[in-house]
Amino acid sequence: MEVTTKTVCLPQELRASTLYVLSKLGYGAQLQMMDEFEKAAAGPVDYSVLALLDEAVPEAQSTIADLLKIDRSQLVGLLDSLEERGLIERRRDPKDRRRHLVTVTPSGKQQLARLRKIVAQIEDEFLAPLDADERAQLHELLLRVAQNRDARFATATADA
Amino acid sequence: MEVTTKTVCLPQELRASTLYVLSKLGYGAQLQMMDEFEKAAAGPVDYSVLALLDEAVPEAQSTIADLLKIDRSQLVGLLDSLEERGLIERRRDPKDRRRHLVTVTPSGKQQLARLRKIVAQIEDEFLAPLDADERAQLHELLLRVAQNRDARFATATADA
DNA sequence: TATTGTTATACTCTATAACTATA
DNA sequence: TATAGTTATAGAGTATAACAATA
Repeated sequence: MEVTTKTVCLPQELRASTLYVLSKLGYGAQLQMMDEFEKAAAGPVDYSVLALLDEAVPEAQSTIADLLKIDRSQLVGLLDSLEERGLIERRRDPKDRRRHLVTVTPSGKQQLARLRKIVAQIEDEFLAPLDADERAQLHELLLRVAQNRDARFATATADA
Repeated sequence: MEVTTKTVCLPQELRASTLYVLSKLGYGAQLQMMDEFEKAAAGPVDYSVLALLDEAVPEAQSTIADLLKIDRSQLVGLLDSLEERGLIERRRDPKDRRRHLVTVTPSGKQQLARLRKIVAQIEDEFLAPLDADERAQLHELLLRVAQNRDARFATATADA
């Protein structure tokens, strides 16, 4: 057997590309979250759906879909799962009987608290090499880039 | 029609999560690169494979697969495509006839130059809201996180 | 006619495992 | 027996389009 200590790392060109590092890192973060969610018997979007419903008035499914960029037809099954586990409720909007208004249940709020802890722990491990200041810096930079690309990340302007 | 100016942005909780912003942003970066590559009639991994081969001595397919975290069986088709377009060459390693050594062709180097321009332009648009200092900061922070998670991002230590 | 939620279909990825030729 | 590359198969995931109820 030949000892091949050759190329053990990525080419300089890729390491030097912010876009490349960002995309790989983001994908890694996604995978790790999905993995931990699965271990906790939670669906891949449970956290974001519950977090959304926790902050807002009852939402129509189409609103949730648009906000989280999930296809409407796909969201149906995801909400079915959440509903079967008693974490959300669907009821018809009396003002427009085509709509289903979705709300979190008390049980859903408990689950959200659990998922928050999981996400916080992953994030802490993920950002381990950075101190508090650096984490804040990173977050600020990422958020500015995100806001520039996607209006959904815009800081809420007190409206109405 | 009712004017529903309600929730137009993501919940504060998700915007406040570095992990969430990073994962969405990284996925967005990935999609945009794939999209532009497709427009340029290039495969999704053409850039990374060519960049890798450009910096290194002829590589075995298994090395490429490990380095880019692509499954070996999946890499076959991707290399087939690159080879059919005359961008890379495969030849058997005389020292171990099981192996295929892969190299870039002159035509492949030209294509790499084209793809570099595309990636650079996407990156520039992507990081538009940041000035040069901030871009450098972001890159450094991301790279440190990446290096902590994945040895492939380690800075090359002059070896042999 | 347009829209909400839903279902069904087809298509693409991906992951796994089997196969060959070499070692 | 183990490994490099290849091929084949199955399962998951995704995108698209059709559908029923309501506006």
